[in-house]
Amino acid sequence: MSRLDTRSALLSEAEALIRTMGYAAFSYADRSERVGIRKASIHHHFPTKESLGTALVDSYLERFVRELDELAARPIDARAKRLAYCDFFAGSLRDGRMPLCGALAADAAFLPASMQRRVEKLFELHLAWLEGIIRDGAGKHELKTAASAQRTAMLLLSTLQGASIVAWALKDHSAIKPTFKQVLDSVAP
Amino acid sequence: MSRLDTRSALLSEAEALIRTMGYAAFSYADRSERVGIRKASIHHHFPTKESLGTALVDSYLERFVRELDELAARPIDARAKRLAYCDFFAGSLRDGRMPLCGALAADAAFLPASMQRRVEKLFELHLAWLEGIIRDGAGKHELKTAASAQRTAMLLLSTLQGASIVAWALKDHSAIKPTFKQVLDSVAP
DNA sequence: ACACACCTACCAATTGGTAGGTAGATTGAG
DNA sequence: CTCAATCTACCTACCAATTGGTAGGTGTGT
Repeated sequence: MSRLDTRSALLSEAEALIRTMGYAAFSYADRSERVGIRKASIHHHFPTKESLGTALVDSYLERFVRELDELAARPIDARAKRLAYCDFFAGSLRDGRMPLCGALAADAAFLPASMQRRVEKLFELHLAWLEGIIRDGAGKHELKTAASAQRTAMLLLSTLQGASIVAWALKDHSAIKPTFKQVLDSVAP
Repeated sequence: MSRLDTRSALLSEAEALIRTMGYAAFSYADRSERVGIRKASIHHHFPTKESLGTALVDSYLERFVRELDELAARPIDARAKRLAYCDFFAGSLRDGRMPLCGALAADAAFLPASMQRRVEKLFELHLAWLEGIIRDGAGKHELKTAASAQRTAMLLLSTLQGASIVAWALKDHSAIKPTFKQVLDSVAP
């Protein structure tokens, strides 16, 4: 297999493992088996576990930035944009996966420093995007909030993040969209 | 040391480990060192790791039920009760701990079935309490919600849970209380 | 005498990681 | 074009450390 194929297969298997079983289950043995490669060969692509972890978050970050940019550019109003954003969370749960940031955040203290920084970045990206959408929507009079765009972004992110976790633990993701719609309508209609 | 002393020391150390480092870091070696007992002696009190885990959640559940009952019985209005409830989360973060349910929920798929069930119970307890407070408050005209008490309870729990996780990952817990106040005022004033 | 709390000394399995080798593709000099 | 040199992707066979757990003993209080 070509270098890039194996590399990205390793990354996507690692991501799947982290998002279904948590960072703890993210072990070399599990991955090698799924990718069809010997455990030791993983080191050919990623010298250490940490390097695989950071590469994983980096590639996720890059992908996610692109998706958020595309979403922000779409010719729909602020409410529709936020509902589409909500679908990132609802969709991944539907596929049996935690949102990556949530899966990593819980084990944050356990992660190497290089990964902790990236997890922070991931959250800051979410917050900045939401804040931008809210500010923009308020400018166009598509919505109005009592609190600042910053605070409201924090609230929306928290609710989605929490709804994902509760849904994950209760193995019932039917509540996540109504919950988000409710907070959206109440807080930033 | 008496049986009960050692037992509860083991439980509280285990709880501290889970809530600071996640379930992954919850190992026999760490605990024995902190409690001042040899690793093997832990098995005298808890035959398996799973039995320690379930005992831990059980004791937490029991304690938490009592605290919530006391809080519900206090002669304050629904808003004050919910703010006090919020302090469970804010307070534990201030002490450098995740809420137990959040710490366990992320690794839920990785946990033994007996623990998964208890984590579900923990969330259901939260939801039932909040729902009761909201229903009661609505009956006394202390608050009014657009959505059902059940939905609103889900929303409040999600927001708190998520705010805890975001705060934990960003190592900044200053936002959790304003976030909760904001959602409270908007959704169930 | 006996139960209790705890000990030392093990165990197999698994963790992330290393050393060194091999088969096949790519390259470059004659 | 040829043939050796090098690079590539992967392999087997290890390693020390750590995991949860067991067997059997020791001292102390009742």
